[in-house]
Amino acid sequence: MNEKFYNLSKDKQDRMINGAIKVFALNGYDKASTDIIIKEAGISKGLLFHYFGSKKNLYQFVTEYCARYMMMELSAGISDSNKNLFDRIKLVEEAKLRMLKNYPYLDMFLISIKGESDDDAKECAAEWSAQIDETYFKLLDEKSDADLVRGNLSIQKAREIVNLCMEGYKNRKYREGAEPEAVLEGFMPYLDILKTNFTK
Amino acid sequence: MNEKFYNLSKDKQDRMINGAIKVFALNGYDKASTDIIIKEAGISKGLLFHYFGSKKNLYQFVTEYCARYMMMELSAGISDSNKNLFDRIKLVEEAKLRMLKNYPYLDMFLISIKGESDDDAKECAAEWSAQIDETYFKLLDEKSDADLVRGNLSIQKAREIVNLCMEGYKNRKYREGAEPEAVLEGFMPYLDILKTNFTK
Amino acid sequence: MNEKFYNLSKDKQDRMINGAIKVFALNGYDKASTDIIIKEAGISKGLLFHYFGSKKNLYQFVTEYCARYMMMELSAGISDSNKNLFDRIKLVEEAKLRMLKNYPYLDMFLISIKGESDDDAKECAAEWSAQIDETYFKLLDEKSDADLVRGNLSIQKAREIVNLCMEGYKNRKYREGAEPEAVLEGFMPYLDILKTNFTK
Amino acid sequence: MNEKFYNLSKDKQDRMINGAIKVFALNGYDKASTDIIIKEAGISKGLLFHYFGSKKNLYQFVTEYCARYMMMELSAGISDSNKNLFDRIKLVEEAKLRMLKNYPYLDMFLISIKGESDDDAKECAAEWSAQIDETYFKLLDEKSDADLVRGNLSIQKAREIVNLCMEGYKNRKYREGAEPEAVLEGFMPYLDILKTNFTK
DNA sequence: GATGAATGAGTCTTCATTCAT
DNA sequence: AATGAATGAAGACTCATTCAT
Repeated sequence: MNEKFYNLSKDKQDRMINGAIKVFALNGYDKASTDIIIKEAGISKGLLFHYFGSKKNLYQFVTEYCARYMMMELSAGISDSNKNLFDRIKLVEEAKLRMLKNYPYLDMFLISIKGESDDDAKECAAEWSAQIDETYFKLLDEKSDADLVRGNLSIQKAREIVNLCMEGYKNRKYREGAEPEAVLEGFMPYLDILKTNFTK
Repeated sequence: MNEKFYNLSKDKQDRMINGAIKVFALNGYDKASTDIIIKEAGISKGLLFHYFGSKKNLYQFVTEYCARYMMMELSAGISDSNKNLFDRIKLVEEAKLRMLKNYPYLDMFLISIKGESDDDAKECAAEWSAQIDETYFKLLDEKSDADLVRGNLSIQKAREIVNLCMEGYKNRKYREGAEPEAVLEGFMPYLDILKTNFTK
Repeated sequence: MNEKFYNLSKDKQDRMINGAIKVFALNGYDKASTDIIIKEAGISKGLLFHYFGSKKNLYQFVTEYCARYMMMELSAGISDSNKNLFDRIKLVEEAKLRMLKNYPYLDMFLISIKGESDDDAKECAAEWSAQIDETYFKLLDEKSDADLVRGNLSIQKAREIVNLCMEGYKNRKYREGAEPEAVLEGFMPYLDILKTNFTK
Repeated sequence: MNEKFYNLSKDKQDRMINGAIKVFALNGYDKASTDIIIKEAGISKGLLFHYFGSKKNLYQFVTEYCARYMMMELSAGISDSNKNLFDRIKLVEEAKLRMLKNYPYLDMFLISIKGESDDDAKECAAEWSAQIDETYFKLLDEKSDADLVRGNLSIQKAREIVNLCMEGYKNRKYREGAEPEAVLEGFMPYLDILKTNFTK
C-alpha cells in the first residue's frame, strides 16, 4: 500500500475508504467489483491501483483502518464507572453509532469480515477480527462485575449469548438493506430484554 | 424447470439435488460454480442446463425443494403434547438432525439462503424463507403456552431472541467449516441456558 | 494443458497452433496478444483458455509441440551418408523447408524462443532449446567427418560460426518481415561461401 | 522533442540519456517502463514527458543521439592506414569499447534497435540503423583492399558474413545478460578465425 | 436423453500519458 | 521548471450459458 495515500485530502481519503467499505460490506469481498468502488469514490481505476496495488491490498487496508479506528474510538470513549455488562455493551453500541457519522458502513463492514468466504479476504480479516475481539474482552469481560449476572451464568457465557444475538440481528438487518443507524438502534430493545433476564 | 427431471431415477435426482445443495451451501450462490456442481452430481454440463435452464433456476428449484421437504418433515414429525417453547424448539432441531441422513447439507443450505448477497438468490430465497418462518410460527408460537415464559417476555419475543442466537451460532459455525451434525448438536447447550433464564 | 485438445479436428488443432506460433514468433511472448491469437485461429477467447488455461501454458505447449515436431522430422529425414558438415547443415535446412508446408512459422518461432526476454517464456524455452541443440549435435557434430574442415578449425568451431551467421541472418530477415520460405532459401548462398572457405 | 532539454545541465542530460538507453537496451522498447527510466534518471514522470512528449519520442531521440555519437566517434577515431578488412573491423570494435566509458549500454542499445518487434520502435530504428550501416560502409568496404580477401569472396560478402556472425554473437550474449565490455571482447577470437580463413 | 465444445461479457490489473499546482 | 496525482484503454483470464452432434 502506497504511503502517499495519506497525502491526499482527508475528504478524498474518506471517499475512497467509505466507497470501499460500503461495497465490500454490501457485496462481500468476491462480488465487490472495483468498478463500483471507484464509482462510489468518484475516482479512476488507475488511481485505486496506484494507491493500493490490488483488490486484496485494498481490502487489507480498509480492514486494518476500520479495525484500528473502531478500537481507538472504543478505548477512548467508554467510561469505566458502570460495571453492569449489559450497560457496557450498550455504551459500546452507542459509541459505534457516533462513528457512523464519519464511516456509515463501519459496523456493517466489520461484521461482514467475519462472514467472508473468500480465502484472501479471510486471511486479511482473521488478524483484525481477533484484535477487535480482544478489545471487547478488555472493555466488557474484564470491566464488568460478575456478581451482577445471574447465578447460572458467567460474564463470558452471558456475553457469548449477547454476541450471538447481536451477530444474528445485525446480519439479518444488514442483509435486508437496513440503514446502519437503524440497525444499531434496533438492537437496543433486545439488549434490554437480555439485561432484564440475565441480571440478578 | 423441466418437468422431465422427475422421470429420472430417484438416485440421479438426489445426486443432482445434493450436489447443488452442498455446493450452494458451502460457497454461496455466487461462488458456487456449475462446474463443481456437475462434478458432485456426476452429470454433464449440458444436462444441468437441459433440466434447469439456468443457475438461478437451479437455485430456485433446490430452495423450493428443500423448503418443502423441511416443512413436510417438521409438520409430520413434531408432537403437540409438550407446550414449553424451548422444548418445542429442541424437538425441531432434533427433527433437522434426522433429515441430515438424507440431505446432509439441508440445514446449512436453508441457513445460507438467508445470508445471500446476490440479488437473484435473494429473490428466490425470500419467498421460501417466509414460508418456513410461517411453519415455525405454527409449530412454535401457536403451540406453546405463553404462561410458561417469564412475565417480561412474550412467546414471540422469546422466540425471536432464540432465533437470533441460533442464526448467529449456525452462521458462525457453518462458515468455520463445521460439520452439519456438530452444529445442530452444538447449539443445544445454549438453548438450555436460554430456557433456564427465560422460563418461569 | 487440457488433453481433450487432441480430440479436436486436426484442422482446428493446427489453426490454433499456427495462430499461436505466428503471433508469438512475430511479436514475442509479451506483446503477443491472446486477442490476436484467437482471431488468427478463428476461435473464441474462452476456448483458448479452456484448452490451455493461461498464455504461459499455451506458450509452453507450442514450444514443446514445435520442438518435438522438428526433432522428429529431423531425426527421420536426414540420411547419414554425406559426411561433410556443411552439406549436412544444408540437409537440415532443406528438411525445415519441408516442414513449413504444415507450420509456416515453425522455424521463425523456434528461433524466436531463444531471444525471449520475458521470464515466463525463458523458463519454457530453455529446456526445449537445449533439446533441439542436442539433436543438432547428434546430427551434425557427431555425423560429420572432422578431416573435411580446414586445419585451423574444428567441427565444433566451424558449426559455431555457421550458427552465429545463421542466427544473425534469420533474426534480421524474420524481423524485416520476410517470408519464412524466402529466409530459409536466402541463407543457402552464405552456407556455400562458408563451405568453400572452411573446407579443405 | 523540447529543445530546452539542451539547457539542462550536462549531468542531468546524460542521466536521462543513459537511463533511457540502459532500460531500452535491457528490456526492449515495449517492456521498458517509463517508471523505471525516471528512477534510473532520478527525475519525475512529468519532466520526462515535458521534454520528450512520449515514450516513442524519447526512443527516437536516444536512437538519434546514440547513432550520431557512434558515427562521430568512429569517423574521428579510425585511422586509414591499415587496409585489411578484418583489422579494420577490429579497430571499430575497439573504438566501441572506448565509448562504453561514457555510455555503457551504447553498443547493446544500438544492437537492440535492430531486433525491435514494436512497430513504433522499428520505425524510429530503421533510419538510424541505415545511417550507421552507411558509416560502416565508408569505413570498412571503401577503405579496405579487395585483394587481401580470398578469390571466391568480395569485400562486401566477407563483411556481410562477419556482420551476421557479430550480430548473432552479440544478440545471444546481450540476451544472456553479459556485460557490454565482455561481449565486445568476446567476439575478437571469432574475428580472428574469420580473418584466417577469409584472407589470402 | 446426454455430451462437452464453444462463446463473450465481465473482472482485475498495467502503464503511457495528461494536467493542475 | 518540476512534480506526481489522475486517467482510461487494453490485456489476461473466468464462468454461466448455448448448441451441434
